[in-house]
Amino acid sequence: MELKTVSVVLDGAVGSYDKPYSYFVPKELESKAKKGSRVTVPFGNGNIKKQGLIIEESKLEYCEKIKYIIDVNDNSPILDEEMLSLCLFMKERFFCTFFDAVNTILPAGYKLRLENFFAVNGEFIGYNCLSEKEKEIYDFVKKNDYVSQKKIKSALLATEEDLNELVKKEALFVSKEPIRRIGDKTAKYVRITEEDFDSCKLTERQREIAEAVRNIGAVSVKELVYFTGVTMSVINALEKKKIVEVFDKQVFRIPFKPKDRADNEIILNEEQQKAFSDLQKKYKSGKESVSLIYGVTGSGKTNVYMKLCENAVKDNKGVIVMVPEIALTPQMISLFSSRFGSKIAVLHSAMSLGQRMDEYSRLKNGTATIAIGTRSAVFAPVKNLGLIIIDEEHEHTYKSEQSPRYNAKDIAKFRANYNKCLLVLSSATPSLESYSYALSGRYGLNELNHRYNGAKLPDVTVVDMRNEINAGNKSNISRYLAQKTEECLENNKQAIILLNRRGHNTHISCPSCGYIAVCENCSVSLTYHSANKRLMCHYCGHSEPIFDKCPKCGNEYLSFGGVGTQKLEEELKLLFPKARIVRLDADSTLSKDAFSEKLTAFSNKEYDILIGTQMVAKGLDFPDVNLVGVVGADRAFYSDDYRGFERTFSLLTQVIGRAGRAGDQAEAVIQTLNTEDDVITLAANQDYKSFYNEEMLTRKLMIYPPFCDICMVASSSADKTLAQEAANEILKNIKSNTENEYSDVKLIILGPMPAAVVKVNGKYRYRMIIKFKNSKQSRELIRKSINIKKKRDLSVFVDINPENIL
DNA sequence: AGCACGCCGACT
DNA sequence: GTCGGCGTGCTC
Repeated sequence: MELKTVSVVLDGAVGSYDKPYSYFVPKELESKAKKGSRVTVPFGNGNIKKQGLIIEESKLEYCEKIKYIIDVNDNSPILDEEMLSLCLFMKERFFCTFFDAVNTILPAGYKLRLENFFAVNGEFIGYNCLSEKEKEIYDFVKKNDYVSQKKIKSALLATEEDLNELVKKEALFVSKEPIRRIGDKTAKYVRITEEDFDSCKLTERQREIAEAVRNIGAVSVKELVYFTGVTMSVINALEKKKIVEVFDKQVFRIPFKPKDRADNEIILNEEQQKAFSDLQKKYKSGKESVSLIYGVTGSGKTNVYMKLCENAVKDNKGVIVMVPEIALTPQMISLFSSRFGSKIAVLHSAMSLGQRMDEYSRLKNGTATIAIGTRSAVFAPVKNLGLIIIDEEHEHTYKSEQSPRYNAKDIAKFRANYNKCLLVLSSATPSLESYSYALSGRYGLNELNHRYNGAKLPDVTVVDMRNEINAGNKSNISRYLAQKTEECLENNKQAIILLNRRGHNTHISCPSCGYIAVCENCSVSLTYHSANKRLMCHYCGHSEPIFDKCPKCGNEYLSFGGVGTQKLEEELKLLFPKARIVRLDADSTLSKDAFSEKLTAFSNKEYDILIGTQMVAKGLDFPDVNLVGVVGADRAFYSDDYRGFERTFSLLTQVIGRAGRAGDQAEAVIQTLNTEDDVITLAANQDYKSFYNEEMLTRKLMIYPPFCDICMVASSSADKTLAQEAANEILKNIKSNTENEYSDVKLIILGPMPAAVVKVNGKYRYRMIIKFKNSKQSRELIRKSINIKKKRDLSVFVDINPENIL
């Protein structure tokens, strides 16, 4: 007899078990068991319940070996044909499991987790032999009938072992149920309720936290914990004493006032019009194409693709617009919502779960047709996809640094190909890879060489900081920059100062004994933060209070070297006491919306000077900014990576481009110890092409992308030798594989060697850099080679073209 | 991941 | 002899 059969891939299946398994479908589930729906199935000898996804429907003759599915968890398929093939693509490309891909595509609110539920065994007779604790649990379950593990744990402080013991004694039955994962992104915030706590009896830690909360205002619990190094227990204690309260905060409010509709036509200048016509032709062709818009900062690239969008909307086509940072979404949203109103849906990780699910379903049912968002927006379930736009395509944020280590550009290319549509990449400093593809004709290319509305690029002055030191200026702000800032303030204009290091001082040492403050979990030095008077590790988040004398020799004078944004802010405040200064870096933006609040305030001219790390350089459009200062321009920021030149050039070019966008002649001041470095001259002239030619020569000579692909194989373990041995074994495998089965795969292998920061969070990391041509065959070789014997506390991962080489 | 099977040493 | 530690192999 033939039965309905489904092929199911399983959640949590690793290695060679990440493949389809056949299951029969019971009669009553036949109509629900559709391709693309999630199911609960029994698996393995113990028939453990697992979550799976149906990828194929068929019919098979009955046989013993095949089990039946237990339930179908979705009323209608959650993934369509396109997304199912995308999952396969991701699995093959990014060395992840099929379900990793599924979970990446789905918005968090759709994710299901199997959780243990308990019920009492009515026939259980050994009640009197149970311990007090066990009796308590048993009674609780009996009273509540059918209750989740989570509930038992929180109500009774029961451990997993207690419950397992009871199941073993057959006092309880256990069963797994799929539940929606909730609350993982709802941010818990804490705020002060009793301002006047100075007389209260508090522990030292409690007082410290209470003061911090009083100073900062409302702060997310997660960030507070991160920032001060306390545990939840301190916050809980304060809540009990009614000094603070914990509340759920709406994580991200979209400034979604459906602005006055801009019905006016988008006026394009000649260059823009030319680019638009070319792209429009490609869009109309009904073929897959990728096209790059290279346009200098302030050339109005946005206008070009806004116009493209407008036409796509007229054709009833769907659009995805991607921006590199959450901070940039409000700007893009207000631009798009003024034109397309409620047709847009916003997707990014700082939104609440509910909001994201709403936006997701609005796209899925076709109410919204334009998806705007960060990296994950590339998976937006846009109907009838006709156009994908990646703004600031060179940004590293399009690459995921967690498994699956995908690059949104690759996903976008897949979708453009699947939907036979146009993908537009846009940047003032395109990645070398994109620009070289454009020159070779693999991508289309359109250039905008002039600023929009006749605005001029800023005049750039390079200041040699060695002269400042010789002249006795000990501050980090040169006399020239100080003078220009003064002028800028007098003219009621705004200034942006970039310093790509956060904290106060990045290097704390003892001049007497040579002691250096380093993290206890990581092999990096700690940064001093004046905001909380703590030493912090920027790798693992560890923090400790600053000591007043050397912990090693007791010397009272410590040396504070390496300036960060906090120190610079203090210096600026001293220099310009009247100026309103706002700092923007990962520390000042404790909550996500502080970020956009600060930017909005700056753009409303509530501040005069914006100082911050690289995040001040990105795609923001402030018409009144007339001065840009760069403190410590140095390509050594990125010295341990072959992209040092590219990144520094791009950062400097972008930040200089923030000035003078409204037409006034603006000014940029670059302070450096390295005036000879051409990266500064090139960026000062916004000379992308010379930069490109120069860097391509080096890349070709040294064999780096785009002349090859890079595959990083990393192993990590708390046991140093384990990580090292794993790396060596993988190297051995690769070598033997290239000698035998894969003799036509050409590889250049560097390493294995310790990562630049060998220890992070107590784990030692080793890496191997493989230069190769990324192809199906070479990936297969890597996949086979990393398949080493699994050991506990050893993790191995592969990252193709990683953005951060360890 | 988690369960069974099977081989070896330790203990009643 | 039997119990249990853990290395190995398999999961429709």
